[in-house]
Amino acid sequence: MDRTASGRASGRVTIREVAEDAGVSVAAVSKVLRDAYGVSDLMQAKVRASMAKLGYRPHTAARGMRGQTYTIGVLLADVRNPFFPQLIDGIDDGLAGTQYVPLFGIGHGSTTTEEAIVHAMVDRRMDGLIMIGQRLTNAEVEATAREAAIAVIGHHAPQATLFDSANNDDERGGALVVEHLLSQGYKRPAMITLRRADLGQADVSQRREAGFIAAMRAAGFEGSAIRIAPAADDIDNVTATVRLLLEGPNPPDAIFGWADYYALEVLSAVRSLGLRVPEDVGVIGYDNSPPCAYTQNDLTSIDQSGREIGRNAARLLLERIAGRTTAEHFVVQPQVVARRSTARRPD
Amino acid sequence: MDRTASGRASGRVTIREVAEDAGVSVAAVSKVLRDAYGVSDLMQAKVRASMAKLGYRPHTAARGMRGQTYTIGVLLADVRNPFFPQLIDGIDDGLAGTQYVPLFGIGHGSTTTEEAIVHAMVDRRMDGLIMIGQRLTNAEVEATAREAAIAVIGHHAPQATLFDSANNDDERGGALVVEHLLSQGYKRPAMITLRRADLGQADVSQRREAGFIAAMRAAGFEGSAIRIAPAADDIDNVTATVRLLLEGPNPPDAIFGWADYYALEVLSAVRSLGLRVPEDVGVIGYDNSPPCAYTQNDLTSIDQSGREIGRNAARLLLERIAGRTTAEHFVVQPQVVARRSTARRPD
DNA sequence: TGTTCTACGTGTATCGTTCTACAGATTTGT
DNA sequence: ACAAATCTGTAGAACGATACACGTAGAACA
Repeated sequence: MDRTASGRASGRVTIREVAEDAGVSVAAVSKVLRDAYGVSDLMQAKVRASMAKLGYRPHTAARGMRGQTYTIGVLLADVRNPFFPQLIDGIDDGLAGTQYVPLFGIGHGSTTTEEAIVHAMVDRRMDGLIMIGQRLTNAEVEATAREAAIAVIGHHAPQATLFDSANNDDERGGALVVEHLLSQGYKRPAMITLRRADLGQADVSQRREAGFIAAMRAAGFEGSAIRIAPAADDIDNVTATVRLLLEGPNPPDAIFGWADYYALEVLSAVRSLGLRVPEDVGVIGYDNSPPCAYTQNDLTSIDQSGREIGRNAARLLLERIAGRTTAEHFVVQPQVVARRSTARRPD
Repeated sequence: MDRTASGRASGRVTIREVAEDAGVSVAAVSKVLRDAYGVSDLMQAKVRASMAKLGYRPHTAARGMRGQTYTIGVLLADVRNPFFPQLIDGIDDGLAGTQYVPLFGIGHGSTTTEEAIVHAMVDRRMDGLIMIGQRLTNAEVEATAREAAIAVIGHHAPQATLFDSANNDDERGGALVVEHLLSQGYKRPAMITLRRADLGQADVSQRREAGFIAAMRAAGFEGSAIRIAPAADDIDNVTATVRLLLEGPNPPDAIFGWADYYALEVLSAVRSLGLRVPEDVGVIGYDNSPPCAYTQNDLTSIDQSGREIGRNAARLLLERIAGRTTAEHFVVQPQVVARRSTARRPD
């Protein structure tokens, strides 16, 4: 629209114009921008004044050509999981006060889509990636880690060296579930878990299963008395699985949905069968996401301090971008948040 | 790590190397990349083969220096609203088969954050922006529209010429609510609406209010019999507002939560007061988002075909990027989806 | 006084694309 | 058969930052 002072035809103010206005070199302005070494207070002030006056904002694509883009890519495995917002809040906390901006890609639970998003982020020269609940294997994550700094959330890789991770202790969480259910007087707990591409030990749901199984064993359960039912990642399948469990022989008297968004569907399925929660069947989730607190759900859950996890993932990523090359793996301890859905003994 | 054929030290394949490998000029490869004019089938094939062979992926930052970035920025006003995923699915539909990648920014309900995100997207040379439920004024959106193509969702601006929009007819939807409640035998409907920065006619909640009021008038209600209670955008405030309504004089026998995520909180609040839904109080939401279908919610809602809206927003944006300069405003008609939460007469 | 540091600034090649201008080859029209 | 038009492909200058390699001035030291 309008021409700039230097006569170019462009709506945008460039570093050159700032330099002209401040009466310094382009390189000097660049230094101020990056708080690089070798800038006097006087120059700092002059340049900042010119930037403010002209309304200068650096052109990120141009920065990306040689330096950083100050962009963090966040891969969100899916956008319907009510737990993720807490993590995002934490990431925002961790990035607050820095120049870094988080931009999100949404995976919709598909590995192909996740790969495409990761590529898109790398192609856009993002300085670092945070992956939340992704379905990529360790090898795939490591391949990407060679192109950008990476921190993963909801993926256990304690031995990984090329990237960092932030998690809660899912194995402990799975055990907490059993302990809580038994302490409430439930006799036959079952777990509904996620069936997805085999991620092995890295998989959050498998860690929870492991903890569940170990605690059941410790309590004296054995063999087929330890029931773990896999359900695909969609609501109809969860409902069908619950029905199968409850209408089959020797039905469970409590069901652990591996994550809240599963447990909320379990709740729905149980009630649609005309059974009462918590009297006939106890239901417990994992994540302690906001819907748990609604009166109509009143769902007992395991809190994993999502905000704390998000904050630490961001911190670790920034450290790695700053140059750390050794890996760090943050783990927080989960806690039971008891609500009515498992209150068999009136409280 | 490894050196490329042309001897540079970089892990990335560049357009230059593709050109060398295919035995054509750099410009030719660029043309293939953009399906630009003047490329023979033979060359097309040669170049594509080399790209595949070398695993070439264009460097988006570099593209952004002169041309497009093939990136669509999506501003998500908040990530907790269970309706938005439908819109996102629609956007994905609309972008499928194109080179465009959607990247999301999350506003957390703050105008300042939204502005920062929009700036970040423009600075990153994104080709177009889709804004979902944003709180920016028409003037602010128009200012941005001079720097990038824009389509808004959940923001009514039928007279805007600088940007496109996709919406459902919220005024009609507000009227549908009243018609449905009265037809179910409710006598004193009230609405809980969102109180936020004054966006005037553009605001979705205000359009729904307008429809609600008009339909109430048409049904013979007047003055203080038309109750609209504003609540701030957080759960405690919604609960307090519901309590005020139901424990005050002349309590309503049905409550319309302006959006599902409010209505779910209304449901929670009503039940926490020991009242039965739908017998004592009917509850109705807006959006027909997935949680409505859970047995424990069984929430009547107004469906606004979110996927369709998202798809059209993407379509309009792509058209605008391709050069259209006149505005288009897509509107779809809403529909009642009746569930138990308003089933006063047994069905 | 001369030498060596250190702090501060500058000049400019460079990143990987796109795009304009144009040249050569081929086809079309008469 | 010759000019005009069309089609393919090329060369090389941008785009707006960063970062390297320097230059310079003043301070510190002997």
